[in-house]
Amino acid sequence: MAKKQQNAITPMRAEDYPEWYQQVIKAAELAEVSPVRGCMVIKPWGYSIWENMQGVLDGMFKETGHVNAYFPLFIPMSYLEREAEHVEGFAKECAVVTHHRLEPDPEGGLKPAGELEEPLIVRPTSETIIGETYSKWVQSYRDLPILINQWANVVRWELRTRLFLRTAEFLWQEGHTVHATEAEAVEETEAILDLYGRFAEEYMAMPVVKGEKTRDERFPGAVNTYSIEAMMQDHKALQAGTSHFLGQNFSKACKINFLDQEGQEVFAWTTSWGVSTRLIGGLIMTHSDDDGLVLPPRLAPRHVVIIPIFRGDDERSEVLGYCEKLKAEVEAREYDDGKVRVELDDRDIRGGEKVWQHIKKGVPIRLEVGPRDIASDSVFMGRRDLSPKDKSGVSREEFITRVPEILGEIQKSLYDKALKFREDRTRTIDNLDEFREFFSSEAEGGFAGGFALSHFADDGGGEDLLKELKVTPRCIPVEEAGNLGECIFTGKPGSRLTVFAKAY
RNA sequence: CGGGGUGUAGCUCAGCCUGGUAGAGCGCUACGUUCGGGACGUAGAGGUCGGUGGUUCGAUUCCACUCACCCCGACCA
Repeated sequence: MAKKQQNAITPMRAEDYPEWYQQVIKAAELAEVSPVRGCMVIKPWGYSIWENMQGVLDGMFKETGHVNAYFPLFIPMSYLEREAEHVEGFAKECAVVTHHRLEPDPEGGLKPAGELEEPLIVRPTSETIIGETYSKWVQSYRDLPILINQWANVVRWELRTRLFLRTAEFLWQEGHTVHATEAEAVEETEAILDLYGRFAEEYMAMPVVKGEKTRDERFPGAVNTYSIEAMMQDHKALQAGTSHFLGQNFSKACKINFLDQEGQEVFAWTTSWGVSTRLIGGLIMTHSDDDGLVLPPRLAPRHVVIIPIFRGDDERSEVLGYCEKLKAEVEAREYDDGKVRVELDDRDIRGGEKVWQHIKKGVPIRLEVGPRDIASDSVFMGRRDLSPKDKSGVSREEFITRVPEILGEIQKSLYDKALKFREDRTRTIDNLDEFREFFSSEAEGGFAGGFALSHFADDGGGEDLLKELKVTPRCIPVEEAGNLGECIFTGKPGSRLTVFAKAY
């Protein structure tokens, strides 16, 4: 018998973080690389997580007055050209469709034929095609606001890709709203930022810093971009969602104008905002450990897995019968405005192997149920937020009563742990020596840095040092809006407190 | 788009230097023994060695070309 593995994932985080990340995805069966360069296959377990995210976000959008619609995958190239900064931002990574037909070629294969008069691009984002549509819909101030979201796939031809974090095609939602006044559009932008923050913290159990992007980090064509930034376990920042105030840039480019109450022809104010399957990458790197994925209960496809333990046919029918009944009893309980999601894993494989599979997939609660438990009318419970060794017997009745509470505890413990992790690695830094030191010296696990809070003028300065350290300004936290001081790079007074970090 | 590398079983790879048409581990199938921390044994299935062309009696092996993918840079939700 080979020696026992200490943990499920090789390598461990501290040994090789990027490789650990890949292995967690593989072990949890979340996704795999596809034959198409830069694209991924999202497997059922990974897709279920996305579906749960969609369900919650979709509900939140609708509660705030938004509705869903769908716009085309293809955008005429000329549309993209309308907004200069927008073109510049996306031109380098667009997939272009130039033909609409295939013909046999001399070698027995196929070749494109039927060249299009105007090339179509596969949407990298939909501001222009939606703006074009909105220009027809908006005639009067009475047509506003328009509050529309779409769930879609987009393509950005990335050269370096990583599952969930950056792929050539990804799934997301993009909200596009039109407002009569600037104030209303700004309010929308901020409300969505807030919504994303609540989703990240309350559902993903992933603490985020909500803030405004610096000049160079803004969305191409936006007047102002806001983002939520989360700290991953390698101390790097992940931009997990963005909300853009587009001013009148796109309404002018797409001619979204209307007659206001004074009968004046004016341009509308627009916003756009999105989160993508990248959130799954954030989820993985926030909670997972050296035994694989750890899922917050509110987004877990399964809350409880029951693993029957038996040998022989006699025990089999007895144990399975007990488990079926247990499953029904647990499913009758409510958690988070829904049923507790229970799986009875009666597959014909060994118990130990089975238990580890569920650990690697991040199921919050595992119940091992064998003859010994049945005799005492109890279950043997393991929680994913605790060590795999840390299992304990609980009476069946007590477990059934407490399931929702336990799930709530796990949700909270994951958030608290992640928040403490971030706070322990966030420092307010006022001088350059300390700034350099913070991002150069290796802390525990071989990871340098974290979040540095420094005043920053955001009008030039510090480029060389930032490049050397591979650090970027992540955002200007909304909560620190009034915190002004001298720019760490230029000494300019009245500079805003800004989060700096290495970023994904 | 620059620099480096790799293509052999479902996966990870050995074999190639010193040509004689294929191997290991994992996985998969069957049976048996097992079974509350990731099992073991036995028997099997599975490959036109990335593609094309050349050298040769003979190419996975040598040569040329080509395609694909990976890694490091520049760029990025």
